[in-house]
Amino acid sequence: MEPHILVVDDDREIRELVARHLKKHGFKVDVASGGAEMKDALLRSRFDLIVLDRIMPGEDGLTLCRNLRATSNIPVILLTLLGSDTDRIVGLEVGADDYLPKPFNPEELVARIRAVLRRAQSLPANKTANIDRVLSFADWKLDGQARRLTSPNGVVVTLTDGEFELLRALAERPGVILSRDELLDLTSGREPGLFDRSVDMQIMRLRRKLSAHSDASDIIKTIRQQGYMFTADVEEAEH
Amino acid sequence: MEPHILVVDDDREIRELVARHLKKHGFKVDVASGGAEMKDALLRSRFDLIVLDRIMPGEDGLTLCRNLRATSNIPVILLTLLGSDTDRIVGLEVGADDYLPKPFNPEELVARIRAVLRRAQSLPANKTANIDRVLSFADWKLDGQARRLTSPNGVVVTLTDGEFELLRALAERPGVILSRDELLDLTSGREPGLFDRSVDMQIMRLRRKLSAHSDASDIIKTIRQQGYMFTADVEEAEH
DNA sequence: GGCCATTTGTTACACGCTGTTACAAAATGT
DNA sequence: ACATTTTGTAACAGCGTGTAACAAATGGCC
Repeated sequence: MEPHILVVDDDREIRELVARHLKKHGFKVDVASGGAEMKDALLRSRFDLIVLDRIMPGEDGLTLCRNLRATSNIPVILLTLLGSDTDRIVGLEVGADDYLPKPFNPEELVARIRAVLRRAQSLPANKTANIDRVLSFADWKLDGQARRLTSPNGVVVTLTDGEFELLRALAERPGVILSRDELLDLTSGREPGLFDRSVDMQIMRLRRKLSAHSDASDIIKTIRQQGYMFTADVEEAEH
Repeated sequence: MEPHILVVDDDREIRELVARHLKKHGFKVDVASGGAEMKDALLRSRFDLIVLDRIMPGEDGLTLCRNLRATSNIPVILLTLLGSDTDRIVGLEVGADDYLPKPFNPEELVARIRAVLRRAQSLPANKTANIDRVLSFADWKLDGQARRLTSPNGVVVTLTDGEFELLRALAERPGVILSRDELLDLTSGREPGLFDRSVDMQIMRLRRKLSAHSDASDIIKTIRQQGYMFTADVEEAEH
């Protein structure tokens, strides 16, 4: 599957230019104009890499990069306006995987993206998602490494792979309304068919298994016309 | 332990300068003047990173880098004399983890080394390093040197070569989903046939032997449409 | 080389997971 | 209340995976 890349830059022209160029080279590209849009995009899709402008009004690229590193290991390439040595050093120290001084050769950006992706592929954790962890909600426990769901009274509920991916996608984003298309992308990466009800189907099967072991079938809420939402509070837990 | 770095450059002055500077920053440093010395050093020590001059008489830095990539995944930083775009691109495409145009600020070299090392730490162990390790998981022990598997209650389980290679490939990458093609490549290096089920077969035989001596048959999980994943926690152990 | 034992890959089939289709139930607008 | 749209649910079909039986490859051993 083609790598999915998020381009974050306040300059609309650069954004579009970079996006077009990357698409031409076979990447799937989304854009964001700043920190807020970036965070939203991260909630709704899984990205393989982020191209981040170092200097932006409001939240700075460096700050965004540092925050990113706290919760995930998505590779980041920084675009820095100045080519000064100190600037580069700060960029790397803040956790960026690479940087590129503006103005840059678009071909080199592609080469660097490829290089970073090649390395990132062998990373232990999930490519884009956060490091595998154990999530707990309403006395349930979902173990990301063992791919196991444990009910409030300690029973291990066997989930199929599809059900597991769906539950994880939801539980990692409590309080966020996710459309069926977004859920499909997050769970399988598949493009939706015209009358695709597969997500509904999996939601139903998941709810059935959840409500069989506790009476909290409304953990996953249906928002009509929009999608589904995970309503329970989620915490990271220990094994 | 301090990172061990190999500096390869034909210019004695640069070599010593860089070596001194890196030592001052707490690295353990060896030097080599060319391809021959580099290969010798690699046989005798384990390095965490190699700083490689792109242009050298005799074997070129690029060639050395490509050869390195064939047998190990030690991180490489290329020093290029020219700052031309094409030169940089070639460097990255050949498998270098980063490059630095000469003349460079020694502080920036240190920053880049730190950045590359930080990433490399989360990588699965170097190909050169995993030869003689003993891995332990769920009270099992897998001796990489003796190629022997010991069950939780001390029984030595005889594995065929294929089973051993497969189990090692998995156990070295806990929590990582490995596709059948990747597993085939890791274990035998063979190209997959069109309807190749050989990995499935080996997985089954491996599971059978594992579950015959403990009831943890789900150590190797199937992820439908994607491959297999080793779910147990793995630690390096002594014999 | 030929013969045996062992390992490894192929084929065939059963089973379970997943998406599709069809229809019922619920929600929404008039 | 009615029509329309959206979601829940059941039944079914397609397909990927587990498993067994068999064939091919490999490696001693004489």
